[in-house]
Amino acid sequence: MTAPRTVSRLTLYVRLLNDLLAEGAEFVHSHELARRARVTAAQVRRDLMVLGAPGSPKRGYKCRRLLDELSLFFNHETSKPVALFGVGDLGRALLSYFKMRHSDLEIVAAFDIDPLKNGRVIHGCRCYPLDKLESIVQERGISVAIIAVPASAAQLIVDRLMLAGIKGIVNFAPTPLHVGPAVFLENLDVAMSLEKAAYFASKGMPKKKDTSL
Amino acid sequence: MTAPRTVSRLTLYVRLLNDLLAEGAEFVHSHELARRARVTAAQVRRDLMVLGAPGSPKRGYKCRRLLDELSLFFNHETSKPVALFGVGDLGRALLSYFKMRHSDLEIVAAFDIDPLKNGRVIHGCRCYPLDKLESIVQERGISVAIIAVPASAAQLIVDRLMLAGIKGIVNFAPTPLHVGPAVFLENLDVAMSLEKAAYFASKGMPKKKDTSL
DNA sequence: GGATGTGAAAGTCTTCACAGCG
DNA sequence: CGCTGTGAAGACTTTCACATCC
Repeated sequence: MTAPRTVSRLTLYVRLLNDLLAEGAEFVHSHELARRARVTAAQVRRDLMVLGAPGSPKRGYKCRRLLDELSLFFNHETSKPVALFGVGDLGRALLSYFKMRHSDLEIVAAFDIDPLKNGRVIHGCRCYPLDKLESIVQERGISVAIIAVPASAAQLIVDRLMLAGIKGIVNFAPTPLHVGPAVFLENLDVAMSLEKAAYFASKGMPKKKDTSL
Repeated sequence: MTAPRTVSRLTLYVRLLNDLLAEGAEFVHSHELARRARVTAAQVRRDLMVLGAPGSPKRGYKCRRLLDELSLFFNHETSKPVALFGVGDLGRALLSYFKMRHSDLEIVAAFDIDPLKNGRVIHGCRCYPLDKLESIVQERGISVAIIAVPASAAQLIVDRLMLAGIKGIVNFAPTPLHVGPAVFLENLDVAMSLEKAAYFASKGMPKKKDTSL
């Protein structure tokens, strides 16, 4: 099983490698990738080990080949439908962001409690009332959801999502969610991050300069 | 130096303890706090060690006392001005979110390249053009900034912020930022989190059910 | 010579387990 | 007894360092 941190960085390498290709680079050394990703070269080489893609001491890694291996690793090609819950400012920001990105991930349905949003199409994505949750998750084969509703509404939605068989959740609500053991949960708590930044801004840095990623 | 993960959880305990007080609880056991935070009781006790607040085997920890120690730890009381860069959907979401929250952190200035936003007040926060960056950061004594601009604009702003003496940055732009060694950087990369969730949703979970936080 | 690939070491973070107290 | 406080162990993660190859 590949380590979570490594998986995160691999998604970053995908972006950087696409940049490199666009710049016309055919090969890249671990040092160059490391410079762009703001990590060490050793880290890059360790991460790339899971791909099994060869690199030559002379030329480095072939960008195209790495991207192919990464496509396999992430099972790109098959697009993954995502559901969004909460179409406030944050929800709209996410819709427009993923609209732009060409990616295997696509937000195919948005849900909001506000009846005024029912049926509207925002950034190309249709809004549904919450009672359509189960039917749409099932029909569209959705296994990943984004929670962008107020904290008070989050757990109820998550409970329904779990019954509907969801497998991964990205949570923006500032509240700890309870999920079953087979569900992957990623919390993006803005208040927590800001407080942390403020704390280390006033006290000194935590040893090494790294964070999150 | 307190560990980053511990600092994150301590901010969470602040919220949970306020909930508990609001519910009329005077004392709380590590197990109850752990249940609400979705961590283990041992983790809670280990985290609380940095506060030096006593807990009694009989009653647990006194909520009021813990909050007082946490206030000291985070240097609450003194409010910390924060600058926001980028007033798109995401920026507006952040403004309305921090407007609501009663917190020591307050977004006191927003910056956007769009001249139409110049001078407007959004969710109680005034928008400025980017060329006011240095003067306002200095005048308001801002040491923490939020980057919510497109990836292409992020590094330039960060470079100027570092010259202006910024100490902490929360970055939403999907690009690795280069910061000096004395600057704390927290990356909240939505695309990365979603890709990670999708990956672990299709393969199985990474050993333990935890993530982020 | 300089880069890759990788055991082994060094950190960092979480959990265990148990002494000690109320 | 069950809970707190904490050394020690265990689990991740990153870095070191070096054999190996072009």
